[in-house]
Amino acid sequence: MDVARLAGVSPSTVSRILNGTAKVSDDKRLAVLAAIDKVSFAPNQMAQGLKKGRSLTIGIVVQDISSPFFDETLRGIDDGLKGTGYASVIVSGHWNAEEEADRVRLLLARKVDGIILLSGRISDEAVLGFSSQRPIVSTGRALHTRTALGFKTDNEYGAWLAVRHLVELGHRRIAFISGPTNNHDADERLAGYRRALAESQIDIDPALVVEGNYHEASGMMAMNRLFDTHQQFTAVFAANDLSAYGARLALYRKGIRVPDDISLVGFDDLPGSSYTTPPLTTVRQPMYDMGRIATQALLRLINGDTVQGEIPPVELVVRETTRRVR
Amino acid sequence: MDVARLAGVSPSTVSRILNGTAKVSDDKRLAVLAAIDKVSFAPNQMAQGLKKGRSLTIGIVVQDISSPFFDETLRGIDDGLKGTGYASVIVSGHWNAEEEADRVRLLLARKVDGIILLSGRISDEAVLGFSSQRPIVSTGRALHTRTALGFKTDNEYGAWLAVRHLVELGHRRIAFISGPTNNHDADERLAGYRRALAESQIDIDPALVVEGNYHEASGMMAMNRLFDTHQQFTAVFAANDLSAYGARLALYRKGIRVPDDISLVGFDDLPGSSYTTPPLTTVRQPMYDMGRIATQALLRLINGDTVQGEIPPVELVVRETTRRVR
DNA sequence: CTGTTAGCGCTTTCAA
DNA sequence: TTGAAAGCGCTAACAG
Repeated sequence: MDVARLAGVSPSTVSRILNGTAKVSDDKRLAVLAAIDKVSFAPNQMAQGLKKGRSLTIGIVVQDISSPFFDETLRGIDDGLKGTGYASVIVSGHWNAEEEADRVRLLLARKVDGIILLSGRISDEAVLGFSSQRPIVSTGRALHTRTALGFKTDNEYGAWLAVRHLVELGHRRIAFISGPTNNHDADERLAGYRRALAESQIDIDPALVVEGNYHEASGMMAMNRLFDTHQQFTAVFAANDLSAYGARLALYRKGIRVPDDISLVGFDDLPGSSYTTPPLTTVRQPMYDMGRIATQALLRLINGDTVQGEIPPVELVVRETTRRVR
Repeated sequence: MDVARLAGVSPSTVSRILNGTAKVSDDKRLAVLAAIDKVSFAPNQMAQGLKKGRSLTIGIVVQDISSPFFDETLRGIDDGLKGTGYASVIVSGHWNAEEEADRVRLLLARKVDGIILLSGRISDEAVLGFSSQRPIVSTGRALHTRTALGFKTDNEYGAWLAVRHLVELGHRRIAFISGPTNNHDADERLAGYRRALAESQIDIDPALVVEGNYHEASGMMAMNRLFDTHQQFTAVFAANDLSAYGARLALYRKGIRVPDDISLVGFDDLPGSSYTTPPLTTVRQPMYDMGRIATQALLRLINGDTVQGEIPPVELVVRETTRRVR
């Protein structure tokens, strides 16, 4: 080590000072510190990692690097990592199980100390399998082993909240723009929609539920399909905010006022949803908190500590796209 | 190496097969491949990195992990990295030069092979300094050395485009919601606004330019300040889309129609801007392309190849928030 | 074509 | 309190 020579000590001594591993006499400490400063030395993390068996890096798997849906969660993770010395490498599974599994293997090869999986598409079994190599915490699943932990938001309840809100405002013809089929969350939101209607003795009209894929364009098209088939309705519940944005635009194009003519509610409460025109009534998922909590949990798993998976519940945020039916 | 024993060969042979470094007899190759498969072996990247002196990792410095402003660029980077074997560590400077410099040092200690700096706050000198350790490409600066490259979007021209568009629609009282003071890009956009007005012989009314900070809330407040001071205007140009969103909401609250009563134009063309109500006229920055191009350039710098820093120009995207003044 | 050897930069016994 | 030596997992030079 360069610094060691410069300070006239052995590499071990430098290491001891860097890590506070053992007592070192003050004169040597000073000399070493001076040398470190002089060369502006920073230990090679790869070498450290190789030796210590930990990389001080965690892996994060998202599905789309450029989606507002993941932004808040990433911020939560970032904050959760603050001051821990950990950094994160972020990879994307692109909503595809195969690719996602590949990414996880890639992270494992990079010797990340743990993995956070956001909206993963791989099976629980796959997660459990990977978790034998490194601890994993994942959103959207119910898991709880010594090395794998899941956090689940209650989609069914959230959807129920949204629809009940509309029902309470007097709406009875409520359209639903769903998420993609074969998506677990989407199924649950549909179930919540159904239950809320059933509880209010409102018949479910299949013609009123139209499929989307969580993107803006699909919300717009879904809305247009509703119009094209001449459906009657006074409110629409979109399975997520993005498709609500699309629906909103379709409404605007038709000259239909929100909320005066039609009420609209979304799901997620993306950062942008307080600044739509008008601000969107939606179901809030605590994404930031999830990121933070997941991170803290992962760090505990990495240390072999016990954890528990509790996150704040979803809640209805009433803004300005819903009103009493007249 | 475990695999080596299992296949009855030396570690070097395994390495050679993994890296294609030399000819290996077919029988041994098969045996090794089988062994690799059996143990599902993946080389330890930290060890590889330590040995080879490259980590196959690049560092990305953004200013805010959860801003739509960086999302598209990150996607461009992600795509640019696709198939290269590189992964990226993303850190945030939080719009703060000190913190940003710290992050860069952290990345350097992690032995990233290169760094992409987005909207950095540190000085060009600092960038140049760091670039002696690892190549750096940065947005928002004009740099061109063997290890540092800058890409600059023409903010002045973009702003000029926006304002000229409004002028051509007959607007003469055009308010400007600026970016934060002491921000280079923001200054340039202000300059473009001024030049466009000056070229059209329109006097610049200082009361019509009000300061924002690029966030939605500031756009809203700026708008309100304009109203509170009873300014007369028929159009407003916001220095970025986010503040345009805020301005839009302020307008909505006052019951002022866009674009019928007031025209609005933004800057950036965030993904969400095609789905605002109505869709926002704005100046498009080619963020995705910048990410992609920056990545390709960085990879070349890492290889010691020569590069050139060319990105597509900004362009006006006319959507539905502007109309001819009546 | 293949094995042996050395070493990347660090930490951690083990002695002294 | 400190240094010498070994080794983390891999690759590259050197023999053979």
